[in-house]
Amino acid sequence: MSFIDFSAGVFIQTQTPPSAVGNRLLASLPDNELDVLFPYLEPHDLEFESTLFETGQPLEYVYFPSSGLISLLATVDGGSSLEVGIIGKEGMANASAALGALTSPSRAIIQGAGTAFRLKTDDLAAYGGSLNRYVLLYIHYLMVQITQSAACYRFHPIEQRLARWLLMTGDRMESNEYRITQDFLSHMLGVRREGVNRAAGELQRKNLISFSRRNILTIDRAGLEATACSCYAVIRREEESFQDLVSTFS
Amino acid sequence: MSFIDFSAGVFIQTQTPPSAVGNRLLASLPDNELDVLFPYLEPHDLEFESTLFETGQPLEYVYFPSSGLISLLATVDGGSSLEVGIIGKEGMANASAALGALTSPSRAIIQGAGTAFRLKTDDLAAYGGSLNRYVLLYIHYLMVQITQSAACYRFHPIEQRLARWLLMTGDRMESNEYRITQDFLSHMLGVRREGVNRAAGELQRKNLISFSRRNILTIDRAGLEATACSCYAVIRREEESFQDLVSTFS
DNA sequence: TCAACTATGTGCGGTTTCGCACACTAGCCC
DNA sequence: GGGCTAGTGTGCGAAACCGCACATAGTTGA
Repeated sequence: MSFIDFSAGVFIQTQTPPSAVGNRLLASLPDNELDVLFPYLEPHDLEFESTLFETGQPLEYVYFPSSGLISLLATVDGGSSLEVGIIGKEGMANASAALGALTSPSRAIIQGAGTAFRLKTDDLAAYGGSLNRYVLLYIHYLMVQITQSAACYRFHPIEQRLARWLLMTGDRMESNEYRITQDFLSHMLGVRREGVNRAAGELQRKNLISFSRRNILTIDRAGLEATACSCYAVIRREEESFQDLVSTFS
Repeated sequence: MSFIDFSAGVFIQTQTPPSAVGNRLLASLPDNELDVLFPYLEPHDLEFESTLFETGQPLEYVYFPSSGLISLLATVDGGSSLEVGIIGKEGMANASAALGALTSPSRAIIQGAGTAFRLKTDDLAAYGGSLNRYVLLYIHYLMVQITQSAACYRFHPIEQRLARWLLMTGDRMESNEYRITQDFLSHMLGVRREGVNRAAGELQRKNLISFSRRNILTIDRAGLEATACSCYAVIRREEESFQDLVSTFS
């Protein structure tokens, strides 16, 4: 889907945006505000395993996913990487632009294919409105995610972290099956591929998941929640209060 | 120093705030803005090893340290803790209030005694002005700190993390000697006391520091920088660009 | 269909850190 | 000044994870 197609097919023709914009931040906007913003939103494909932006790169666009999954990665020593945040349709990427920052604090890669609307950071700054309030609330939620991740990586074993990752990904993808290699996953969890293999083997032995080449299937969600560390619940709770605040305002 | 004393002694009498407010965010404000804000600022002692606020606690005040040091801690499983951010006079605590959040994302403790001005979150929200822009920029910088910490705790050994901690603390305290127990430090670095002891012993063996009961002295700052992980440089660089942005606006 | 490549499964020794135990010492208080 | 306590120093086995090596299995394409 390109910007021209979309614009001609939906926006220009009807003069109203599609009633269901997949992204929840955008969908929470009052209709009149969304009308104003809509001409500046540009559809953008999220291609699996591609890089959306790099750490330290100038903030050019912010991205509002309608579907798919974006991972925020911290990298050190030019190699090792670690997922510090997961962004689905409840949020946005490059939110730091709303803080007046000039460069991105982390790397972002597409961890689940989908589509997003993107918006030039200048347009976001110029726009203001209710969106700005949502974006700031979202940044707070993201900080909780990152903070919790820091502690999680320090204190919790791989198996618990994997369980948490599967749950958080499942929540956002609304699916219990993912196509992903263990090698890719190892860069998310900040461990070696072999570590992922052993942890996944352990979860399978407990009949919580089932996995094969490029594929992981969640079998027992409740069991996974019991196995995952408390970080999942903490982040989940914070997300709910974020959603509550957003709906209060809209 | 209490609010009444200070107000009577300095503000009411002279009708101008002291020329040198220690906190750099406040000091960067244009004079006329600081005049407006000043009556709402309340001096507050930062007492060593006391808790400033807890994770999840309602945001009541924001704190602008003039001296001393505040540590932001992530805690899990009701015990293990980990420093994810250090706040000195360059910044503020409970900055999430500026995002519209209702509760604090982390625990804050006083890691170096000093004084701060505090401001009711409602007053901050009502005030706006240039301060708001500084605060948002600071939050971005804090996110970089937390993100980098997450990766650092995952990938770097205790000795490097300790070196980084000594450097970051030294920058903010503007001193090369700290009074702190190894036990206290172990909660900052997310390790056991014994781990701190061994790492410190190693740094001492290399003639970078010298330590004794409740005391650590930095001997060779350049050597420490060489020993510390790259996370120190990353955070340092981000702080500089934060300072640049703030001074651009003021 | 066979080779080449991608991805997974597993063994094993090494390193870091943990967890526990315990000895030692500086400083405080009675 | 003699005990008490907080803080420090150190040894040792266990656990988690790394790093490397290599075998196996699924997938692709000439």
